[in-house]
Amino acid sequence: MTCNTAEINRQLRKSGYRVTPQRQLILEAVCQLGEHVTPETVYDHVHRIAPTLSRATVYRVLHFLTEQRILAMVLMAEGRLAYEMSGPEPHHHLVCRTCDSLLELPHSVLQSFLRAMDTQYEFEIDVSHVSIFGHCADCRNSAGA
Amino acid sequence: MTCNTAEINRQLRKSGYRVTPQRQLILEAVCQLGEHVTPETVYDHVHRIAPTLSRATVYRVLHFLTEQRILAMVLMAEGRLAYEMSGPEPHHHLVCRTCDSLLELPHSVLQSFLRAMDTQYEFEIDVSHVSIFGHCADCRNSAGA
DNA sequence: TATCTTGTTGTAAATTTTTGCAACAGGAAA
DNA sequence: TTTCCTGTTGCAAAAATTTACAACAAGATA
Repeated sequence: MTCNTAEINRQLRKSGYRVTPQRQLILEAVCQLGEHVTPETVYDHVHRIAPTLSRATVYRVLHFLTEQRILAMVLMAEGRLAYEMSGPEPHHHLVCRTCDSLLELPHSVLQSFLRAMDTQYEFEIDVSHVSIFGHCADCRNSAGA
Repeated sequence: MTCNTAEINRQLRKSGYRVTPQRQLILEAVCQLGEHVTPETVYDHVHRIAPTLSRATVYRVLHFLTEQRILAMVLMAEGRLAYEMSGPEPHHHLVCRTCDSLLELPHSVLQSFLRAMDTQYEFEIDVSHVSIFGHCADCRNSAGA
């Protein structure tokens, strides 16, 4: 995932928000750490670079960047939260409740469903990320469920 | 939602688990409190009846009853967790990220999508409850998004 | 009913996440 | 470059959630 800092900074300033070193560090961290990074992972990473950067700020910035649609919130098993860059091409996860594994679900698979929700329910699904819970093939077989 | 205690107790004992007063109280609480009850709400309720019942037990029992498919975990806005009885007729929620409101989504609407996931991805979606996040009609209009 | 096995609970501490508030610092404007 | 407004941060405390462990108790068995 590319992390177009210049463009993002412009967007933030335009909306009246500020570009701080903390926000830049945290954004970079999520960008580098990959697909579903937890607040604690982010904290560990940035704290090594900026020891005074606090946990509270990590939580606040992750939340803030999610509101700005720059990050996307990812729901993992058991309701645990993670974050990742909100790319232009959204993708989604099938989350196995048994083994916690994530299966990628292409956006196209959801398209018709999204459209139906929009027209029938006037509900605009937040496609930056959708998580659906269940049980993957491996766990279904081994559990004999 | 009916709370068939006798049947549930039988099921638990059959699986080698125990039926304790704490579990019964917590289950009754969720049953009475309705559709998306938080751990704190449950604690407040049962603590009035059994003051020694601890928060830890509330969390453990909610988690346990969810594993047993007696309760269903409901994901609210911002990743907050709630629980409700896992009825024989599952229903689902469209969760508005802006105003936190819940819109009921009949199970039938999901049917074809579920079947497609099952056959194409060998992934069995946990239909006890599905939460999908987005923005409801009211918020879409007022926000002018 | 008494006994025994082991699943459960309460307590307290650890962890994780949120929040109030005073000090700080972006960045627009002069 | 200096000033000023107000958005942000760090700190510390509060709140929410999880975990280790010893004491307890459900319920099967005799």
